[in-house]
Amino acid sequence: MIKEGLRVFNTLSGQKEQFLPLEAARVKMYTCGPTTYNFIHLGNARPLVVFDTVRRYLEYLGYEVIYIQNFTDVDDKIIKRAREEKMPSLELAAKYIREYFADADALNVKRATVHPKVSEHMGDIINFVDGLVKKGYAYVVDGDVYFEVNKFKEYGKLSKRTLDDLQAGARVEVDSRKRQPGDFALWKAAKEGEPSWNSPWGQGRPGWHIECSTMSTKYLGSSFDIHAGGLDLIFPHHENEIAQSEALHAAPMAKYWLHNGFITINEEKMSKSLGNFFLLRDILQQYSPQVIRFYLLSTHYRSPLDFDDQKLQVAEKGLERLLTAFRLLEETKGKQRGEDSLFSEDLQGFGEELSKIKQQFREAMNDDFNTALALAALFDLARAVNGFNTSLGGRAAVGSQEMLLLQKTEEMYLELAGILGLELAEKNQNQNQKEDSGLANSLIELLIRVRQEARNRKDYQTSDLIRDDLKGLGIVLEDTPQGVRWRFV
RNA sequence: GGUGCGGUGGCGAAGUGGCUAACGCUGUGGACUGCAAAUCCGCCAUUCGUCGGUUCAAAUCCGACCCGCACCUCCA
Repeated sequence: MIKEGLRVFNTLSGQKEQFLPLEAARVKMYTCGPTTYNFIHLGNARPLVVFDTVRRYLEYLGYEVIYIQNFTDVDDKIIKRAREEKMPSLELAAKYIREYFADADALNVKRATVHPKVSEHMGDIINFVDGLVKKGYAYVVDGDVYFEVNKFKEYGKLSKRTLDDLQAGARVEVDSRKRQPGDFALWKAAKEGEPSWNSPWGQGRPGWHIECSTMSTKYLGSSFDIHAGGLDLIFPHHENEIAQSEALHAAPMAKYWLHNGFITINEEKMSKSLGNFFLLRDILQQYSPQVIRFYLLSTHYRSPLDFDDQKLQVAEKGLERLLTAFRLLEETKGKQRGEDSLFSEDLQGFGEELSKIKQQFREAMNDDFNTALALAALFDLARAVNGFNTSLGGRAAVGSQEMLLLQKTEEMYLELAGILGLELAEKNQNQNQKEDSGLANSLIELLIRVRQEARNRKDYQTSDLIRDDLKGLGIVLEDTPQGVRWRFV
């Protein structure tokens, strides 16, 4: 069973551990989703793509994955923004949830099993807070409810900090109504003009951390397998979630805590507060979603990933190489059937190479989702495929043994790329249907025939003019022994 | 101040005790081509931040130092 080889880095233990879910065949996973007051930026896109890839790999291994990702649609920043735009805050949040899906879908991020929203879980949240109050972990002051950090003895176990450490470096002003500086709000009393809900403590709204504890409990239970999010969520967000959930349930919240590293710009974190962020949709004006996905997966998810235009260009070229290999594979597969032309040792050698590559891919992913290495395996596959194609050479026909192997290669190629969420086939279809105008295609074919005439006359000035000008229009011609190959770029 | 992460070729990036330090981009030599493009076959780090130490053997372990980043406040 390949399932057994998977190892993941757990922030809780600070090391890689063998992955063993609570249930043998099912993985329950929770990822902290966005606060929806703006379009998502590239930094937000990283965990989306990374953890979507984690999910895909788990599914590939045969697990049923229950994947929950929340939307924070009740929040200070949403309220502020809504005020500026003079619209109800929930309406604003709903708008950006729609926009979120537009971006996530473009990146080929699978929809979660459930995308719960804070605004739709007030009753659950209030019950959760109430439970903490009743158990003595929380106290009420003037309509606010605070979690008393001192009561939870394991506080700090995720971020590996003690309360003393935290207090020593405290940069936040201490609210004198709190018993401890580290105490955090579970419920906040309503302020003038803010959306609020009725609760046992008066009108108010939830604190930030409580939503994830509540919703993960609701959809995944007291204990689940994976909790994921950005590195910056370790403290205080996830630390506080642990405190809330484990205080209430007296059970470990999540078995594995996964955190992705940041996107940086000039070595500095890309963030909304620094203002150095790039909206995903602005980048999508220039690069295909596949390129962005490729770029995001080209570095291990826990490492920082620096962003600049050149890196996307490199990603574009790399992806292009994978796509070209796939395209050539398809082309060869479309050839006529004939006699096998390769020696059986060659066929066998290629078959063995395929197995080896698949093995490498799995080992890479098994090692804490090493997508950079997995991509390297795909490049090896591309080279192998191209080599095989070359060895089939200019033959017009392909034998049945060879065809079988090509078929197998194609399946494997699609399967492995699919784990990374890269859709080789779809992109290919787009290329030839981009204009989806029969007229354009006919005109191009016509120009190609004219060019061939010129070439036959050795009028290379004319033929090169046609090729160069078409290139300027985004149409690439390639001369091959079998004739002209063309495509849109 | 506390806590954590990282420094590998021109660039990006794997590798964490032992075969020739993956893979991609760039550059470059060759094959193919009328020329290209694509593809294929080569080449491009005696060296892994610095200095010590452990070991038969270290980029990989240990110590010190230098540098960069992040968290401790909303942030993926």
